[in-house]
Amino acid sequence: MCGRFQLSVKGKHISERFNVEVFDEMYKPSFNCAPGQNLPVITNTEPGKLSFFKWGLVPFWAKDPKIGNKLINTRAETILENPSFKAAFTRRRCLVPANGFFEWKKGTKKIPFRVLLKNENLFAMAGLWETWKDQENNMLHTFSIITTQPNELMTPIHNRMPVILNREQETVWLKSTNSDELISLLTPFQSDEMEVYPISDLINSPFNNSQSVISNVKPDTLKPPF
DNA sequence: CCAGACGTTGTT
DNA sequence: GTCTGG
DNA sequence: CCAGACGTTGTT
DNA sequence: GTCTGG
Repeated sequence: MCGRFQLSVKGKHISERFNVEVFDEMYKPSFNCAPGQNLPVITNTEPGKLSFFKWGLVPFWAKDPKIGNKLINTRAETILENPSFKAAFTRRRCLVPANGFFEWKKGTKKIPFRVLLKNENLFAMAGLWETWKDQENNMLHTFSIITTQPNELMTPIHNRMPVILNREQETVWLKSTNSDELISLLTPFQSDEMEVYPISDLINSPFNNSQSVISNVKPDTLKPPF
């Protein structure tokens, strides 16, 4: 799955890479982006700017916004069958910019890993967004990250991974209205363009947010199967 | 027809 | 809102 | 995802 | 164990 990620670059880089307007008073780099936080996304309806939405999708018909705590991810395989996601898939898609994401490998001890592109570039995860209104009509904007099967690199660590789009796919994801074409984007990213390394437990607490949370704890064991 | 659910992950 | 179950 | 809380009553 | 908050 994807329950934590990293977006620790300067606003200028996001602006250049995704061709969006970034307001520096809104954007703060983070080594530890966690569910429940307001985080930057690029929406299909306003693709020229960064929007700040809360991670954890609240469907517009929900009675209780707490459901968002559970909907931080959306399974690609069932996205069209799910009442919670169908409408958003059709009309409200977004990109979630990141320069790393984190997964925990289960074992006798739970070990966190950082996953990134080999070239250390920014990338975009595929997401859905929603607008929910409370009784006073106050709006709440939320999003969810789409997950798919793991690629070869991820398989030793976890049974899911976020959908990462390449540059051409990013445009399609925001602009297409063809369901088949959109669905065809939701596949595992190329393993040979990615890398992974183990990090310390510092990542576990969402309150830790410094460079140290992404420090490699075992420099000699960069390659799977560890 | 109405009522009630609507999710992912991992683990057992 | 939309689907499933009764 | 992980961390941390998880309750009621009445009184201050 | 299960839910909420970050």
